[in-house]
Amino acid sequence: MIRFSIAEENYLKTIYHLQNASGIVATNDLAAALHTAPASVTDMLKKLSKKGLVSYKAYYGCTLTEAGEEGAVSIVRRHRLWEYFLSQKLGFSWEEVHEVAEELEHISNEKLIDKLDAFLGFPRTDPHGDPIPDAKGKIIQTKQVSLATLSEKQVAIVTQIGNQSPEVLEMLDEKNISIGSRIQVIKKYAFDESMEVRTDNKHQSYLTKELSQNIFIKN
Amino acid sequence: MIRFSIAEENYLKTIYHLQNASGIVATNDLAAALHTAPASVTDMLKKLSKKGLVSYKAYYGCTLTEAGEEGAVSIVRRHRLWEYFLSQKLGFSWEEVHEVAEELEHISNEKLIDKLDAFLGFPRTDPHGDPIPDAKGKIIQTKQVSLATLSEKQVAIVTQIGNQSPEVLEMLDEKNISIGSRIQVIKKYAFDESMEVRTDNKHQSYLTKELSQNIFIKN
DNA sequence: AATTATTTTTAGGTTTGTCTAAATTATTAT
DNA sequence: ATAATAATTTAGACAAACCTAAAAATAATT
Repeated sequence: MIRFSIAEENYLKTIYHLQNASGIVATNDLAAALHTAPASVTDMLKKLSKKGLVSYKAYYGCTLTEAGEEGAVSIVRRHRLWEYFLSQKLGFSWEEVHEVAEELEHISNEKLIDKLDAFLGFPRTDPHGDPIPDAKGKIIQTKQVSLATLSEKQVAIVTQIGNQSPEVLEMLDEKNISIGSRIQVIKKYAFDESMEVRTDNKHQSYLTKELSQNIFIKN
Repeated sequence: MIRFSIAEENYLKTIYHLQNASGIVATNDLAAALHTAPASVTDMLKKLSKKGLVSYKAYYGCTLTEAGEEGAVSIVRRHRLWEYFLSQKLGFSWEEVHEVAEELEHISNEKLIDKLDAFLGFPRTDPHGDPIPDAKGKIIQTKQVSLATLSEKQVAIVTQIGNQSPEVLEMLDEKNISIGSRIQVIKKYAFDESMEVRTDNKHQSYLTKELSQNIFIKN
């Protein structure tokens, strides 16, 4: 196992996410995501490129190499396992777990992570429903069906949240919706595709199309 | 709460331990403990001194100020809580916990540590028997009586290990001695103050004076 | 196609924490 | 008390990771 600096890990992880969302990663986008100056990103990309972790062409953008992706996946694994731990064992709310896991994810002791995995019972998803890569780096991503696709009367279980911004998480908390929640569509409005839904405890809420599209489900 | 860099935390923690062992801390001793050049230590001491964390006089040595000690205790608290977690929850052996805890201790999120403390049931000592400071920084140190002071037939419970070098821990493992072990002195040799002891499971071992002086007990 | 605007890179600088080599101060031994 | 030795500090440098401002390349607009 190669060891990375914290800065390198943050680059790898962020490139990984941006790349999964939209292919080749632009310097400016990376800079924005990392809250650093674009010039700093260029510096680091050259360095990561020399180490064989990203393939980088000036003025074009970058993508992860095999080695880079392997590193990134291992960081994602750590992050999501710690999120699960914080949520299930320490009782953190799902808005809080991300920030703390951002720190914990940089502890790279492999034995620690594998033992943590076992202690948690080899969970397959984190508190937001995102899949946790296994020790070999394999990720089982279930196909995403959004709540917005359901029609009236249909029932489903929430499995994942798309946009995990604090704003979205706060709203879902308010509406009593979390991973594992059972949701039934009560009424769907053709005009703006908004909907009225009922959760487990007879709690009823109104969801805009934007929100329901961010809630992924299984039947 | 003031936030420290990892380097600063390592200095504070190390000064704390050296100071507790032998008063004023010499630059060279600190350098040896931190595996850095003495010149680097001088630089850092000036910096910590300017921040009001250590009181430092050139060519003389340093000690922690109140603020410095407060910081150090909080790091020790984190370290020992993680050691307890690693040992009790993840099943690490007591030789292994220290190294991993060295990394985890630098995550300074206070809520994390307090929730971890609660999750673990507010343990009072780590796996080596060292006291865990509480959330307010209070440390309850029980007075240390070593196994070497016992005479034949006497029985005691192991509460703490003095020198926690891997060599000592390995020997204790071999002899089936850990925190909480019940030990009876079978024979004590006046010549070199070595002794024959029996542990819980009728396991019998021979301890040199050096070793028995490192094993602290309560009756 | 030429100009303007945007994105990205280069150039030069800063901070943190480290280093080595040389100079200085303190301690020990003669 | 003085010389030799050991401990410590100063001076000057270096790498990592960041920054700003200016230059260069690419993309968008007229």
